[in-house]
Amino acid sequence: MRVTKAQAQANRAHIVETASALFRERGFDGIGVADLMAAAGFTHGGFYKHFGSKADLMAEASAAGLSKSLQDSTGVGLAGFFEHYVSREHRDGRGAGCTLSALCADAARQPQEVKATFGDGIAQMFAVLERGAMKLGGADQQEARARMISAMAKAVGAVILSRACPDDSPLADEILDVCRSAILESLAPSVEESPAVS
Amino acid sequence: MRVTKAQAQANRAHIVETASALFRERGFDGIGVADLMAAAGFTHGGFYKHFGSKADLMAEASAAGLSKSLQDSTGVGLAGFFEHYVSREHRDGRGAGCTLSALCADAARQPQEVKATFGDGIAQMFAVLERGAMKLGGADQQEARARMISAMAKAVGAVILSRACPDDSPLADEILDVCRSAILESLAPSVEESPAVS
DNA sequence: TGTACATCAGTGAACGCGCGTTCACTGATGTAC
DNA sequence: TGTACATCAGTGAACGCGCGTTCACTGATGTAC
Repeated sequence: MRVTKAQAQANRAHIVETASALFRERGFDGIGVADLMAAAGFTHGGFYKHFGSKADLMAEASAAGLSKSLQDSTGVGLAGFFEHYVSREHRDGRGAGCTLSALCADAARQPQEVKATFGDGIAQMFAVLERGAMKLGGADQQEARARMISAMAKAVGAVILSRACPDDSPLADEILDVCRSAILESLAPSVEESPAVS
Repeated sequence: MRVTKAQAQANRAHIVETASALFRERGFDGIGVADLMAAAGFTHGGFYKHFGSKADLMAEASAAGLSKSLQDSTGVGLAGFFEHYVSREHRDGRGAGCTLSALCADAARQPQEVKATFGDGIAQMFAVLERGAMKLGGADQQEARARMISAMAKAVGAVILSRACPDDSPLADEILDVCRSAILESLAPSVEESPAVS
């Protein structure tokens, strides 16, 4: 049952992609190698033809997920990005959502290799946001960076706190609404923050 | 080897307390019943004399941890609370730290019973902060609540993101420093936020 | 281009281990008289 | 108060299960001539 080199490569990529989504949905410990391979359409035996261990796949799937999250964040503008990030859809759609909010708490307990991947992902995310903030004008780079780190922390915190609340909890929605408003307001400080014109 | 009723009750409380800290340090799946009981000074067999299942202990230890985090948050003032919350000590001391930042991401994947416990803990935390914010004066209750939800989300997000970075990563410290400054500034808006007096 | 052989992606049974849980047992505590 | 018995917190061996990992095998692909 050997398979074309190209096919094998495609299969491998498909396993990584499937794992990335399933890890986001259920956590690193929430899905096993056998279930993972089954979800990708294979049996578990072939796993070690592609990866040295489950931990290796965890690192690779994290990197792929973080990279994808980065791509999703470009081209929609800062407001659009945060509007979606701090939304019910994102909170309820972990598999399709941001790897940071889904797995960074898990990452904290993983080996340094995985943590390094997350550190890089966070750094790149900040860099992209920083660039977006500079386009809004008015602030120097250091302030833009600080604003974006601050906004991203609030966004991640809001999504994680909201997810910890029971389903259909009003509090879960309140957290998202309050934080989304606060972040969007902070993106247009010159318009919103001034005490008053009159 | 029977034990006094009072002793048994004390032992049970000690197990809950030990579990609370160990769950915070290693996550719900990161520590087993046998290790848990050993850490508390017992053998694993007696576990089910106190608890129906590991899941039951998870719920009880979460409630105890959230309650303790609440107590720690009172009496130090808002600035003191956030200053410690978004600190290196808190980031690096998960066992002694806040249950929310340590376990709320895990809680999201737990049964509704555990999520309900976390929802209540979050609600109570907001209520305590809201009361603290009202004492600062100047804002109506709704705005005070919104400010505190926003600040708490940022604090939790900062700690979790910082923990996901590799040890000794400059980025991990930068996240904490930036978010701590932003939160503390937001606590004294009338002083800091006005464009200028001159 | 054909042919013979080596390679190796994928299969499915099996292994060892750690986990949550159960159970027979112990002996000090609690209780009934 | 003292005595006899029941209770039950704690012990440690054992169970079953799921997990990550290994391995012999298959057969289509890749390669050498």
